[in-house]
Parts: sequence; C-alpha cells; structure tokens
Amino acid sequence: MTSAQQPVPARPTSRDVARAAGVSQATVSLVLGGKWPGRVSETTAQRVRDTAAELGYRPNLAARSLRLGSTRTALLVVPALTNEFFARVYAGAAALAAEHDFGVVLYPSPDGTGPARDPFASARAALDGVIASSMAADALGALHGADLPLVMLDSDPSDTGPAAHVNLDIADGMRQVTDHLLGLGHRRFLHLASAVDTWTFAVRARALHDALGAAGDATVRTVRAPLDVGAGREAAEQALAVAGERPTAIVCDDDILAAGACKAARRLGLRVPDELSVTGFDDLALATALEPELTTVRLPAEQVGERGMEALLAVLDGRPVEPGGLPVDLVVRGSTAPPPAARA
Amino acid sequence: MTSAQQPVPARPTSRDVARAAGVSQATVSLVLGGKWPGRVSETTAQRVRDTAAELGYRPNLAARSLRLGSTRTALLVVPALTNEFFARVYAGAAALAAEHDFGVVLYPSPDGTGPARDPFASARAALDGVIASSMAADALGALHGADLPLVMLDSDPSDTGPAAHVNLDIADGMRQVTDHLLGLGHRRFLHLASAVDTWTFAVRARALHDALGAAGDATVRTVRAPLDVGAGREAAEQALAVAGERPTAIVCDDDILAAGACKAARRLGLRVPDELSVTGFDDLALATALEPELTTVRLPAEQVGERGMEALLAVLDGRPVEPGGLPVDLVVRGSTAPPPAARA
DNA sequence: GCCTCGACGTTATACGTAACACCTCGGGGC
DNA sequence: GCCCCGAGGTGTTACGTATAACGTCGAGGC
Repeated sequence: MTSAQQPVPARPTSRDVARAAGVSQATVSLVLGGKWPGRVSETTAQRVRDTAAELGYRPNLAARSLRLGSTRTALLVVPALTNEFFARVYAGAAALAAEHDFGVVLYPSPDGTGPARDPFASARAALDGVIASSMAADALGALHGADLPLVMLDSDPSDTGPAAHVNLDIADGMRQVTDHLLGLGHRRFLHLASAVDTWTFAVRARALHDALGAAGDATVRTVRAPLDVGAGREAAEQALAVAGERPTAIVCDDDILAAGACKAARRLGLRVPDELSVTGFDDLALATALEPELTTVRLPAEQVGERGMEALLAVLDGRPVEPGGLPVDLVVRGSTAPPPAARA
Repeated sequence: MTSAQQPVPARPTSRDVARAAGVSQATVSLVLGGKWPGRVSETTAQRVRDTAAELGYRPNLAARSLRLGSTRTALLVVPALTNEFFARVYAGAAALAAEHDFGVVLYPSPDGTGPARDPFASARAALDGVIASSMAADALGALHGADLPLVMLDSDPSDTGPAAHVNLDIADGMRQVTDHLLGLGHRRFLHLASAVDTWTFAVRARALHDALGAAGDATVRTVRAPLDVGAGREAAEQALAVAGERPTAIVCDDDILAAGACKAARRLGLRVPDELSVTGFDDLALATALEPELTTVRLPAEQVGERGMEALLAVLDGRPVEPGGLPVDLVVRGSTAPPPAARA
C-alpha cells in the first residue's frame, strides 16, 4: 500500500478486456454476464471470452455488488464453530448456497464472553439475508432491526418476527429417548441439562417431563451445566453423590454432556450401561468415539443448514417457504440397558 | 426482488444523512470515517452523527470497497471445519482480524471429494489476502497464481512461493511423545498415521523414525488411515491382530485416530494403558472426553490462526514477518504407562 | 490595509460494473 | 422507393463512497 504499487500490473478491468478484444465495455459485460443469450454474435462472444481468459480477467465483485445492490451473500450466525453441530450446519448451508451461486459468511455470536460486535460489520460486504441459530433475545433484536430477510434455525416458532423458521422435531427426539428408557424399565431419572437458556433446550425439558408424567410412576431430578465435558462431569458427579435413591438413567441435553456423565460414572465406580444408562443428543462424532458408544438422537445438522439456506433463497425470490420440522432419529447404542433391578 | 420493492424504505445513503443534517455528503463521509480529526467542527460532527444514528445509516460496504480498492477481508482455506482444530484456527484468525477491522471468510477446500470450486468465487468479495492450511499441491497452485498475499499454515517451509509461513514445531512434539514412551520402557511401536499426504504428517513420520533410530533397539510398523474414528479403529485392529510380537505402544498422528486405536484395543481385550499405550496429537476436546484421557500433544490452534492473520496484516503493511515456529507441549494423561514387561 | 493562514466545508471525481436506450445497417414487404 | 424490423453492437448512466482540490471567511501579523 505504501510503495511498490506502480510496478504491479493492476488487475485488468472489463474495459481492458474490451480494448484488447476490440469491442466496447458493454459488450464484454453482456458476454461474460451470461444472461442475454443471442444478444451478441457467437464469433464476437468467443473472441471476448478468449481475451478475458488471456488477460486473466476477474470481475470486481465490489463493483458488481454496488451496481446490483445485492451480493448473493448470507450471514450465518452460530454460537461457536468448535461445536461440531454448527460446523455441520455451516457445511450444509455453504454447499447449497454454492449451487445457487451464493456465499455464506459467518458470525460466531458472542457466547456470553467477549463484546458483542456488530454482526453486520463482521460480514465484510452487504448482505442479502441472515440465517441465525437460536440465540439470546437481545442479540436477536439487533437482527430483527436490520430489516433483512431472517431465517431462524431451531428456535421458538412463536417468535413471529423472522421470515421463516427451520426447526428440528426436538420434542419427538426427546420423547423417543424417554420411551426407550421407560421401555427398558427405568423409573428414576437424572436430567443433565444445558445451562444455556434457549428454545431448543427448553423443548427438551418439556418433552422429557411430559413423557415421564405420562408414565405416572417415574421421577426426575434436573441439574444444569455448560456445554463442556468437564462441567458435565462435575454436575453429574455431584448429582449422583447425593443421598437417597440413585437415578438409573441420565438423560443429557447433548452428547458433550453425556461424555461428562460417562466420566462421572466411571469416577464413582458405576459401570455404563450395566449400573447406569446414559443418553446423549446430536450424534456427534464423539458419540461413537466413546466406549461404550452413546445411545443418542441423530440430528441432521447438514440438512438444517441446507433447509435454512433454501428458506432464505425462497424468501428472496418471493416464494413461499413450506413449513415442517425435520425428523430426528433415536440411535440405540451401547450406553443404555435395563436398570440393575430389572436384570435378574 | 420481483415486486413490493417500492414501499420498502430504501436504506439511507450518506447523501440522505447529509440532506437531513444540512451538510454535504463529503462532510458526512469525513465525520463518520473517523480519520481526519479536527477536519470538521465538533458541533457539526455531532449533528451528523446524531442524524446518522436516527436514520439508521449503515455505510454501503460494496461502495466503500470499490472506492478503496480493498475489502479488509481475508480468505481462510481449511480442509474442513468439522475438524475442531481448524474451527479453532478460524476462531483465532477471526478474533485477531476483528481487532484490526478485518474480516475472515472461509473456503472449506475440497478434501478429496466434490468438485474443486473456485476459491475466489467462494469469497463473495474481493480479497486482500489468503491464509491457507496445508493442502494438495494442485489447489495450492491456484492460490499462487492469484498474486494475492499468501500465508501458509503448518506447511512445507521450503515452498517459497508464499509470502510467509506460520508453522508449529511438529517435529519437536513428536520427539517429546517418542521420548516419553521410550522413557517408560517401550520398544515396539505402531505408528497409526494419517492417510492424508501433507507436510504436517510427513514431519510426524520423520521425527518419529529419527527419534526411534537414535534409540537403537526400537522397532516400528506403520499403518495409515483416514482421519476418522472408525477408519482408525479398523486399521489399528488389523495391525494389532497380525502374528508376531505385538507393539506395546501406538503413536497416532491425531487424537481422532487415537480414539480409534483405543476402541480397537478394547475390542481385542487389551486394556489401555496397562497392556497398550496410546498417544494422540492435537489435544482436541475429544482427548479429555475419552477414558482414559489421552496423552497427546497440545497444539495452540487459536494461536496458529492469530499468527497467520498477524503475518498477513504484516505483509499487507509492508512490514517484515518475524519467523519462528510455535512451540507445542506434550500433555501426559492416562493413556500411557510402562509396557507390561517393565511392570514387575 | 494588505496578505497570509488556519479552520471549516463544499464541489467534483473516480472506482468497475450492469443494463437501459439508442444507433446502424442490410433485408424484406408492399 | 419507402418504411419497418431485428440482429448486433455502442454510448451513457447510476450505484454509494472517500478524498483531492478548491472556496470562504474571520483573525492576526507587519
């Protein structure tokens, strides 16, 4: 920037291509734009394309965006990419976006710590829309205020601000988990819940309590912990150490917490699943890395991203967004078994 | 786009703010730009800022980029974000970038599958530079050809094309692992190596063989597997099942492979670490989720991202990039112990 | 009393692209 | 012979911003 600017061959513009090809800049734009077929004779078009390739022409995207007033770029707001679930959501969204010549940029929202920077400054270009996963209400307000098409992922459908919702059938997943454990004979439960206060976790709790309530004779205690193996272990260890009848099954809001629960069990000398059943949620890679492998609920993370992008594209085109939650599946593995009492 | 365009109040421009504040557009730019302090009287400046806030003015980034010829945006090329290591690299790079009013967009490079799209089309804006982690040579060629400042992460320093390298002292990490195991008394090793053919893994292999060669009486077999728990388990299981003297330690290129190795051990009825020691690499969250926890090498992933961004900013400013690899640390946990023979 | 000068603003311009409106020209139709 | 028409191109404009170059005006030096 400071010096050595002159000798560098500046990037060729469409005008350079035009000059070299002996046509006007408008023609170059017509040819390379790809729309307007038949507007330019094939011989001329080919000459333009060849010259462009020869010069290594690359359209200036800033200029194009300015002209078009659109960048074909969406912002994806996620709590943290280090959570495999969201990394997969991104992958799904980015893949579908690419098919439609769209881009996805990320805004890892402040998960408690750090100053809440401006999500729109984080995107380095104008945005056509926003896809956001469930997040704190205040951060959400900022997004609403931006009058951009907004698609919410896995969040409260009664929040009618957004243009569309893409939800997982979380309640059904939790119901499947509970029914599975009840079927095995469990009656005393521990719910190792996320300390994060979002819709997706609230639904888990409600579904669990509903399903257990229907069973009549089941009891459940709840402890909450941050989404972290160590925190999950501590919370589970404390809960299991209290006097009174020990739970025979731990239902976790998340595979990460479930990993913590397994560690807690081992520390207390309880074998999983013989003496204690543990279930997770998400079906991360972690679930099959553990021993025993986790019984958990498979969430189609990539599909969430895809459907989110799909919904955004629909909104931008003025098409209606077909509603409907994404189905989730219980995956039974080695971390669940009948409780000790039921094993003769 | 098709209809209902008119009723929407178009986003205010700097000119709208100027009109409302009773000044010229240039003054608005001067005030909001923040440079040129003292160029405008404080009373006027305040009036402009107030009107801007009132109208909800947001500068058009496309126009700014066009004018400035720069977007303050870097492209980060990584194999896959679902690998926690790269998600952390991104987090580090994005955090430092934000401090310098820079943005980071991602290009998850085709890891074998999928058509290699254009990395520069993936970024939806002009780029000021590229930060790339080690990748296949052909993809790398495309980046070199773009005459953009390029910073390579954890890759062959003898590749002199890039503007700068940010490397981890991988060889030292592997040496620490080997010395630790040799010190415990191990002599028969299995190297569970990554099937990916990049510099960072080549260095691991070389360092391992060098360190073992120095020991004199140690032997090592190598098997390779994709970076995947299941694949790692299969490879390890087959290798452990062969006739002859069984290795007493498995050195893995990666925590994910180490998780596979642990599963293989359990399937074969070998207890870790009593009958078989296992080491990982990376210190992912997975390392402490497993039981026993993995002895592994902690890589400062966030720092890699930070230093990469730092180097890019330096190159852009014409400042020299100070070289030097990032140190890595052996973390001894429960997955390593003396071999059975050494335990009286 | 003239000139200078700094403080404060304004006017004008360019960035590179897309696309509207226009121009040219040869070939029919009548 | 005149007009129309479509094919194939070109001139021109606007997008919103940053900043260089240029007023203007009152205070102060000599």
